[in-house]
Amino acid sequence: MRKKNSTNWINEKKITANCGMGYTLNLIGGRWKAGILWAIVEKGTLRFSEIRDQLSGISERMLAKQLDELEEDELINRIVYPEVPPRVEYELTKLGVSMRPMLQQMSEWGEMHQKQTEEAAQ
Amino acid sequence: MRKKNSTNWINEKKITANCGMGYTLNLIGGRWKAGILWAIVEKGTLRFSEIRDQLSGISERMLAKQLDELEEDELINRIVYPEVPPRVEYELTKLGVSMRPMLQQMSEWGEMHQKQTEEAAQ
DNA sequence: ATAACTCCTTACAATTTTGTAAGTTTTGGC
DNA sequence: GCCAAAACTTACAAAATTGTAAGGAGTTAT
Repeated sequence: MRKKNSTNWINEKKITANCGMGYTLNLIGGRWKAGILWAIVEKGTLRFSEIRDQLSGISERMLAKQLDELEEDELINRIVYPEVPPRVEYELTKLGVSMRPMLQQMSEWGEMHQKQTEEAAQ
Repeated sequence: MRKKNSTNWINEKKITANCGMGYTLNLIGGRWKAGILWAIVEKGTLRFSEIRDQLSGISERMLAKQLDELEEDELINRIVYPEVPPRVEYELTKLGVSMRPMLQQMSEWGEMHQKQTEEAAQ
């Protein structure tokens, strides 16, 4: 998957290591993670299929991957109910919860700027 | 460059359009932008070469590209001094400045979590 | 016996991002 | 004339991310 000797990888490490923002972006960057996190923040707990249906456009492969990474980074917990058919729920960890104000500010800034840009475009 | 009919592109648009956070991440995401912005925030104004030297690892091609995009998104201003050899300075726009608290929070959260993770790893 | 359900996996392909190396431009100093 | 300086461009290549399509496991409903 990832080549640990590519400049690409080295640069990522460097940035993640000495810049708080780089670190943050590494965790929540990419196309889907912010949305997933945001959905879970709002509802408290969500099943795989619920997230999939909420983020229109995401494929199951992508969702599974993103969830894996978020779990790996300890931002969410994965709770498996041994039922058939299976049920799996995702919730924020303590660390995930601690992101909430930051996520909110990012979301709000985005909405504000978005609105301004739309107005300016008219 | 970008295929406007790829699912990839459509998904990006979708997310950017209906989620403030997606919008925000679209502007400051990626490997370099946050660092560039942060450097400019700290110093007020920076030359191309100063940014290049500050972000160890970035190539000139990457820096030029990122600066282009940041300018396009109206987060920074590009000021050209018609001298030889040329001098170009970059500063935040009003919009760029408005990101400051958000960037700060992202940076702080990152530093905090980073520290915690390091401690936990020992 | 077959289908259905949920939450994934796998193999593969397309797209996008990132990086490398080498120019280019303009003018002034040697 | 030749080189240097700063800020890019260009052509190319590597790597990473994202997407498509299909399958699988294990039980219960039909």
